[in-house]
Amino acid sequence: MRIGELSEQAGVSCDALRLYEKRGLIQSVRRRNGYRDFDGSAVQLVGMIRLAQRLGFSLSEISALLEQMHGGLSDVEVAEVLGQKLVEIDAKIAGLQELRQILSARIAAACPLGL
Amino acid sequence: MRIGELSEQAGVSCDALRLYEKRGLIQSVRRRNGYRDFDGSAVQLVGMIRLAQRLGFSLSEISALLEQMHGGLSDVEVAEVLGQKLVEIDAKIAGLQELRQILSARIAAACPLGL
DNA sequence: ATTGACCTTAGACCATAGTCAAAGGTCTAT
DNA sequence: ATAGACCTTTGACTATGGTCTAAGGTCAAT
Repeated sequence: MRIGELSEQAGVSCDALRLYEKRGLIQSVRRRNGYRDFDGSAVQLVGMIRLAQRLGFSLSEISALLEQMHGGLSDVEVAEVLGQKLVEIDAKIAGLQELRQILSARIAAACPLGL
Repeated sequence: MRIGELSEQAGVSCDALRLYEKRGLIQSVRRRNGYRDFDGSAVQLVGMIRLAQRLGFSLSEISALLEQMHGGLSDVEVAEVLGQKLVEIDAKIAGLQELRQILSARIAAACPLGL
């Protein structure tokens, strides 16, 4: 599919998609006229990129993760890389729960900011 | 305390602290010589700012939250504002858990990226 | 063959969250 | 009174993750 169709289906601007490609997060082949041609699976891939991004992962982090997965790693190695990401995610969840604790404790207190 | 001491105790650069003050996240009074003078409680406040920041809240979001809390709101209103933040945090936690699910499912699968 | 939708590139521009450097004032100790 | 540490401001610069514009090529339909 052309970039406009991917843009519409993934809910991401063409400019953003070109940026993702430049950063190596997604790939396309070129038609004879120079137009990008994306695989149907790109829709899901872009969706995953957006999810990770919303959750605080930078394009570089996402790119590194995808590259490692593409780079001919064995299943075991890929599992390790992903496992590392899981640890990071768990740390983030723990941090948010900590912040949640702090805020919810301050809701209970008389002086919310504690100042 | 002067900015250098706060910087050291909070583990944040002086430049960053001046930026936080400019954005209204922290306050100081000025000494006769023009130096900023921070309250001891600023250390904890800056710590809280950094925690929230690491977890994906922008300075504007944090600033808005703090301003609302400072703005003479009743305890009930402050509790509402904070409750709203808790909802956002819970959404973030849920998102991370979703991403965690996706990745951990792909670890189990033969082709991790599903491409 | 020309209109309109779609694509290409490059480069300017924006906000965020800083860092760094210049030029200068202040305070303390010798 | 002068060195050194500390403070002030302003403005330039960085990276990230885009958006927007300009100038131009492509394609399908009329």
